[in-house]
Amino acid sequence: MGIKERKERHREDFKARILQAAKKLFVTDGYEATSIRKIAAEIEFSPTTIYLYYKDKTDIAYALHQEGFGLMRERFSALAYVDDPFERLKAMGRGYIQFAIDHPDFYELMFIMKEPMQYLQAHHPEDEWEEGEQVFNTLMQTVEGCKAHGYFSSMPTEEMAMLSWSVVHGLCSLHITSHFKHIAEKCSDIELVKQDTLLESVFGAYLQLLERLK
Amino acid sequence: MGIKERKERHREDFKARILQAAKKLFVTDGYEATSIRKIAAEIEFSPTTIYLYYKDKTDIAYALHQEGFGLMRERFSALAYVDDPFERLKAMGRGYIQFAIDHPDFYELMFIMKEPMQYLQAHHPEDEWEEGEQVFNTLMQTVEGCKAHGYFSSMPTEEMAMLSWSVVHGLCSLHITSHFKHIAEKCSDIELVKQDTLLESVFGAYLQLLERLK
DNA sequence: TTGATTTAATTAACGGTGTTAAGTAAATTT
DNA sequence: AAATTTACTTAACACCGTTAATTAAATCAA
Repeated sequence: MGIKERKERHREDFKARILQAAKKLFVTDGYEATSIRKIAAEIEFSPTTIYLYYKDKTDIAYALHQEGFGLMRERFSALAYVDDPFERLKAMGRGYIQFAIDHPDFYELMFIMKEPMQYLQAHHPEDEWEEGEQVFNTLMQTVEGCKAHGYFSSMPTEEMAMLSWSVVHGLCSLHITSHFKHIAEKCSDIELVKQDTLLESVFGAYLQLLERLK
Repeated sequence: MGIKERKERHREDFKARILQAAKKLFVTDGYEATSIRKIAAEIEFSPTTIYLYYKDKTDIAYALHQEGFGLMRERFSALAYVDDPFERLKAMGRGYIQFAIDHPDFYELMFIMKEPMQYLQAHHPEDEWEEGEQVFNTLMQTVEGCKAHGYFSSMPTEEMAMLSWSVVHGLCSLHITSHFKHIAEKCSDIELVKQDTLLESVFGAYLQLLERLK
């Protein structure tokens, strides 16, 4: 009964084709402008065909969100070879920030928009958010390693992990939503150059805090 | 020539009525569900009338965003009487977090969504983001005060202000977008109770860091 | 192999959205 | 009293996500 398998394979191929088209539109025009109709036109099928493969638009949003985590994992995989945990924490932060700068639309989908999480909640309530947990667990381990090396000892691991995540996410999201841009213009009258290295330098300040109370 | 003034006053009244209707819908149904047509129905006028008073929907978004900053200022005004700058910094952070919890939809409009900033950029490129700068300046002054009292001295004021903002914003936005919810469930297996006090406790960890290197 | 049935894709349609152009009635000015 | 400006409406454009009904193709059973 290899026919069922062939169909299943074809189905997966088709889902991938739809996702590829969605990704293309999404990267160039953003999520809002990526309509079901446009995706359908891209793969030269009728709009309703999409619904035979994806439940609704949030389903596609979640698939793209996963795609984004794939990209992120690619970058983070290199960090496994950084032995010193505090160096690894630094590198993770910088990598996270650089990812947000390089792929702002993916970052938005992964950490700012509600749709993907809503999809998870609505259609797979018992399932975990695998992508997020994977990254967060890596962070937790690194924090644990830092503590073993005498950094911020006596601080709860989980809280330090969440704090570190919040720092970089706060920076990245305020950057992407262009909130920083509108206050940086007026306030940092002295160092206008900083604009593009602003995220790095504020994250640097956080690292200094951590370093000082070793 | 009091007639011109009367008209101007009427116009302002009308704008306020539209905004009130928009606010009502926005608070109950959220931004996406607040359509121009529904706002029009609420005030019993034709949809196109709205456009005689607001340029487009992002204009209304920005007006609501300002409305939100009004609410925030209300809360923050009490903090002016906290003399000790580090206590004030603590209180500001807690107030900010509590605001995000109490008014998640407003918080979203003020700090997460792109629309209001886009409106500012598109229609008033030379104007400043007054609301944001006001709050940020208060923060800068408080940070300056902390430094004068020996806290995180030798750290640049601007960077410390941005870091502090990033910490609380990171926490609040990951909370509102329900990203925390999906990792907290599995990871904090020990302390499930924390869920609602999670933001407070992570912010507490940040404060501890600051306190330790006084 | 032929007829029945499942599968895959389509067309048509529903009920919305933001926004603009054209038209109308009332208020104001000349 | 006529001309003009103002305030507002109706009609329409070009979209959107999604569902129901329908047709064409592939598969299965006899």
